Amino acid sequence: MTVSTYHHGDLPSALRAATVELIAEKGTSGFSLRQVARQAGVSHAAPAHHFGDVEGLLTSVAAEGYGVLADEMAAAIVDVEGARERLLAAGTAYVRVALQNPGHFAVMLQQDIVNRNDAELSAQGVRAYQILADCVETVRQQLNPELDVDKAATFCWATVQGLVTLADKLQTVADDTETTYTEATELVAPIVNFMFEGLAAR
Amino acid sequence: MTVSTYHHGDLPSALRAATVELIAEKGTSGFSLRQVARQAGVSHAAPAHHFGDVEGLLTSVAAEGYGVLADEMAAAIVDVEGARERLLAAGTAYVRVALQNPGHFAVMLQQDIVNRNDAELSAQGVRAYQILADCVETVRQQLNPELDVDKAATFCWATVQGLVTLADKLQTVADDTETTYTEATELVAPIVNFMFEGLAAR
DNA sequence: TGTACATCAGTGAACGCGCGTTCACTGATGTAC
DNA sequence: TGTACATCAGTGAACGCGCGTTCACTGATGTAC
Repeated sequence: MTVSTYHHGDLPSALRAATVELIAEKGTSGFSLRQVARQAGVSHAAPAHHFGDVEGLLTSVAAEGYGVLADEMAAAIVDVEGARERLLAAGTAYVRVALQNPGHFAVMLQQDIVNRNDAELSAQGVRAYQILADCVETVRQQLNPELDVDKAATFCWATVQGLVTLADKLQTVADDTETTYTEATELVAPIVNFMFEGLAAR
Repeated sequence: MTVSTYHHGDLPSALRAATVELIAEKGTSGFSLRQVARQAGVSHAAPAHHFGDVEGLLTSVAAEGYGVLADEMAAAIVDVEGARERLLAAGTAYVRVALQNPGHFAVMLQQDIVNRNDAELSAQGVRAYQILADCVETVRQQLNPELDVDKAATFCWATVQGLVTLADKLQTVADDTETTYTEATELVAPIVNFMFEGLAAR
């Protein structure tokens, strides 16, 4: 049996992988369909068959990123019952996933390069948000019945997302990924703790 | 006296203004020196005389943004003495400046398009950070002597910055700038309040 | 006060390049009979 | 089981376009004398 390479097998996935690799390396600025095709080892016209244009590809990458984020956060809080512990687990997972998937997050955060109205993208984003909101609901039940869950969840989302953005900035100084990862990771616990206390105060 | 237009007068400022206008409108993706030159009404080779390349121009825009941010935050907390009030004033100013200067903030947040080592950029960034840290120090003095000011300031920065990022996302749904502005503004007070309680808890 | 000259800011034509898109094609796969 | 055919995935040449950069230039300004 000869291995055929004419048909790729799963080119969409390969293109998403090439995309996050390129973007993690060089940022979103100079990104192009031709580059990603080269990276994936296919002709430059191939990506159009699956994603239409660059916005389609990046939207798919963003949706994938939110999906991974939701999965990892869900896995992190399963079987965790204390309000503080649930929030810490979810927050830590958020930051970890972001630091481990810089290509995905660069696309997720830059809103002008994706189709914001894409159904899959919205669905995965909402799924991730719901997990955080679920942790906040635990805080309301266990500690602070008067908590406005919507506002509190937005607060939590803002805090962890802001921490990720700042972690990128810290990288400027550190210039060593390992160090940055450690530094940001060390910041997560105290910062999520501030966050938790903010929600628990009544 | 004839008004000469050959020499612009202050082309660097005009180019920065054209830059934030273009980026607020279309995002950073397709931005080019030729576009900004057209917007400013000069020939396409003129910007190079002042900024060298696109990175130089955007770095200057980012530094200007941090400068405005620092100025506005400083103005907002002058003569305010209570810890809670100072934090609220600074946080509100941060979000207001960000929403009023979307072009500047888009550049400030996308780290891969500016020269991170630029002296002016670093200086203005540090200046803005210091003001927030100063508010946190007030909290430490008035309410919680054991507060780790560095970590707490990072927490605050992350929270307000995250809120700005999320405000952009809310805009997706609203699609009406005025509404978004109001919504995000209404969120600031409760969220800064959570933040404050987090710092005050001991 | 006037003249000469150096310096600086902005012009516009020219260049080569990588881009997205189009299109006729070819190779592989799946289905009907 | 074998054959014919439709469908789909990927190719590679060609196109026009906007880009950054270069370069000789021109117009305005400032300074020396």
